[in-house]
Amino acid sequence: MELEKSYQPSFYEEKTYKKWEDEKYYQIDTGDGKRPFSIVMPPPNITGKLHMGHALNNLIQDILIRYNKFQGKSALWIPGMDHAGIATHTVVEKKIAKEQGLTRWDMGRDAFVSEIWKWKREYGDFILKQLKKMVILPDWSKERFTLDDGLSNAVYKVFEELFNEGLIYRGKYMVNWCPRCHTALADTEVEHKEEHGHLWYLKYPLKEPYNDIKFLIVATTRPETMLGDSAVAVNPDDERFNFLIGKTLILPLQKREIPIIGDKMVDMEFGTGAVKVTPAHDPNDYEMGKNHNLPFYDVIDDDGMMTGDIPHDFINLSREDARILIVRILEKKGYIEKIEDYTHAVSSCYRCNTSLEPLVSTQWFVKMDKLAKPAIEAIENGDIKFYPEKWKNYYLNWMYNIRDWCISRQLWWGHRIPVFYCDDCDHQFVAKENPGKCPKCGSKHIHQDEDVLDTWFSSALWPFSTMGWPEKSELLDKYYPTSVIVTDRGIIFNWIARMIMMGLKFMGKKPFKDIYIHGTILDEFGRKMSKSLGNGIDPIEMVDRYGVDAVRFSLINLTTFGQDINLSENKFEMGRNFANKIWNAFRFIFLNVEPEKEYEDKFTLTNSFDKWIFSRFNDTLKYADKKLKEYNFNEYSSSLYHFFWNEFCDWYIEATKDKKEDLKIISNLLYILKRFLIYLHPIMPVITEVLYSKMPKGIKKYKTILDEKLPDLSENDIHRMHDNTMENIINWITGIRRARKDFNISPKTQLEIYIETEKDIQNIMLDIEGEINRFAGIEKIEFKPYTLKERSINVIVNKISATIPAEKYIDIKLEKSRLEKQKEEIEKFIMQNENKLKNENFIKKAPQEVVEGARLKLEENKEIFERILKNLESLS
RNA sequence: GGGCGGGUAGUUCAGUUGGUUAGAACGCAUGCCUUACACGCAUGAGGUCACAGGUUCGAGUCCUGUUCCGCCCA
Repeated sequence: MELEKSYQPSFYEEKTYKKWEDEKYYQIDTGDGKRPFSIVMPPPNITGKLHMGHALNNLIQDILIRYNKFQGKSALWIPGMDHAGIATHTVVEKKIAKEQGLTRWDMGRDAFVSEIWKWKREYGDFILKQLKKMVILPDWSKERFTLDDGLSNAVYKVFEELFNEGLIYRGKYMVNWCPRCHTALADTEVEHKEEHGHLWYLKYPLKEPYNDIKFLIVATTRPETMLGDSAVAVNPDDERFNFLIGKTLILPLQKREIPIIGDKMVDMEFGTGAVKVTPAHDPNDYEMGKNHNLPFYDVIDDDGMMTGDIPHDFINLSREDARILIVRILEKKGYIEKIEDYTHAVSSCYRCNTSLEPLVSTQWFVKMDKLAKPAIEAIENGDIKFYPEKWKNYYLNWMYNIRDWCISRQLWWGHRIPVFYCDDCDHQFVAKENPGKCPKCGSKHIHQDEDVLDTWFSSALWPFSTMGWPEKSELLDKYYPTSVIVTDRGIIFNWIARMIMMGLKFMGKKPFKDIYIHGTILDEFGRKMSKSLGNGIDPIEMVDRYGVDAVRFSLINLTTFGQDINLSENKFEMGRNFANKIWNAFRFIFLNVEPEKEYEDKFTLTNSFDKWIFSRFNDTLKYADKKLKEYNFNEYSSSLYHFFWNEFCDWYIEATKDKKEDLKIISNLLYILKRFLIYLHPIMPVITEVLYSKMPKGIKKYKTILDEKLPDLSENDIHRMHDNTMENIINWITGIRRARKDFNISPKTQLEIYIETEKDIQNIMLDIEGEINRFAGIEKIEFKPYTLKERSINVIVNKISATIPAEKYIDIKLEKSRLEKQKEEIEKFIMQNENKLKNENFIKKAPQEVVEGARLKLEENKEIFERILKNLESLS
């Protein structure tokens, strides 16, 4: 059979994926009687492009799914997408502003929402296409969207129950407000950034000077909020100021009288130790305002503009402009003591980056303490496990200090809050649809809450809402709880924590057993990939350039357990080269394979090379198995890589080259190839499927590799002693090649070699004499000491000592220095080990096998040392 | 300010519960188009394991401190 000279991924990828899709190989059969394994896909949102992080995330899940199918499990992977309230709002608002010059309010709620649905259809499809480019195989027949009827039903049900239990409440509190998105945000949706700003020291005059004190100086990073000040606070323990508590100050611009209050919350180290209090526009001041019954002055509105009972000049100025103007006026009037440079944390919207404004507004909240308790226990007692474990504390710390969750958003895209209000009797009630009249007073004047729920509210239900809850379903019975959730650390609070809480609350069972947190993909300098830096690497472009298997292999090979990944484009060459290597190994072997012939699917141990490769193969697969179960994906991939390239291709295939037509050898090669393909398939699905399909009869059992099972390794024994000897022989062959190179002996020159070694080694060497001769370019091996007078080259590796009569090649000086160098190294080693073995403590305290090992090693090296001395002598 | 992660070859990273003479890939050097593969083959060079102490018979690995980088929380 003939294959192309190099692997051309683009020729096979689409075809192969189409085959899987057309035959619906992805679809699970709930009634198959197999053990379940299940994953729900973290739903990508519909705003745009798939990035490298998505690629890695889905790739890991795909590997787990394919691997578990090979283990004979019923492996369900539910895909889907997220409506992403704020994010989608942002992109669609930008789009209509650009294309039509309209805001969402110009457009109106219904028109705007239908505009987003249009976007969803277009970009949802786009993302689907990109996911499919990664050739992942979730069960597409089970695809869900967070705004589907079924999922909306789940959202309603959860809201209703939490509301009835009093765990959802509405109230006026300070929230993080995004003036651009025009909505409240939950604490987890706030980003904190260090920003260089200033600290302004403002003088607030006392109404009546106290002794010599005419002013109190307060430091602030936000002078514009002074218009909303209702007090100045000092720490009651602060002897510089505490005697002023109860006195009155005059706010310079409005001439408003405000009190000086004492509060332990005040940090004496900050600024002057006296702080202005703006209860309506700062979270700390909000608390203080409540505790001291201070008036709340709203001076910044929903749009981030100045408002309220403030001097006329400031009305409708932006926060930024108001600051400039206030500072200018205060400076002019001498109310500014000084201005310092100051670095402080600024909070911004995680979707649009706008600076947030703390505002007091009426919002819906979920009470968290009761929900959090079992979710804390589940992690504490190990019922749910984090991989890597370090995230356990990260999660717990947040959960121990959890605050109530603000779930209302002033948006139009999402699940509308199912609460109705009666305009006549003020009754407030939960209903799925508008009942037409107030259930209490019968009035027809009722209206629904305008707001929608936080997107994460619906995402929190994802593990069971996607399986049909609140209806009963086969899926829930069989596949809930899911086996593992795979995600990035960025959404442990937003998503993981909430899924655990909701799962425990509504299913009475944890949503997943394991949480695997993979690393974040960074650029080659360790920076986050971002649009603004332009340092993103597009996975789709990489797939087009290197092939999907190459991208998958490279990514997974770089994914060390939970560590971040510094990625650059050339990393994908490794995967491409490996794919090509596999391709060519097959190509070579298939030269002697007839597709229609019945080969035996059997490995025959004929000589030592067979024994060695068989043992190495089984060793490798066992190791790979173990590593995958520990979520050590790179160990899985690199052990397969190393085996295939450095052992199978470099030595075994080479060893079989003179027996290419031997049926037993062909069977041996096919035996390893087939099992290797199955093991590699989860990582490199396309090339393995293509090559599997080319396998001859008798070897290939199914139409697709997907129907294969992992081979049973339990009965294959491993010959460790034999392996070690083979490794010594291989190292010795390398030694001969090195000597050849050192003395500039052409690879074509056939050498005559005298060998002294142990009987066991000699037997194995005799067993594979032909191969050794070919590998090392030897004409004849004599197993006896070299006694001729001729000058010789010496190659001593472990217990194999070789002498090559080489009068015509030898350069005495060179051979001398070679031996001297080796002698020095061994001398050093012998010294170290002798000292070690002289040390009584070492003998006493080290484990027996370590001491024994050191002794053996010492003996061996002493022998080598003696031999080198002898050889050096003969040279002089 | 608190917490977490990291500093190992020129570069990107592995390194299992402490135990032989610290590994890989890429890059580099030398020689090869050896009838599977130049996306390849053969051979090699390259490391004070961030720094300073400590525990131990033995430390890249454990402990303490210092320093630099990254992330998260306040």
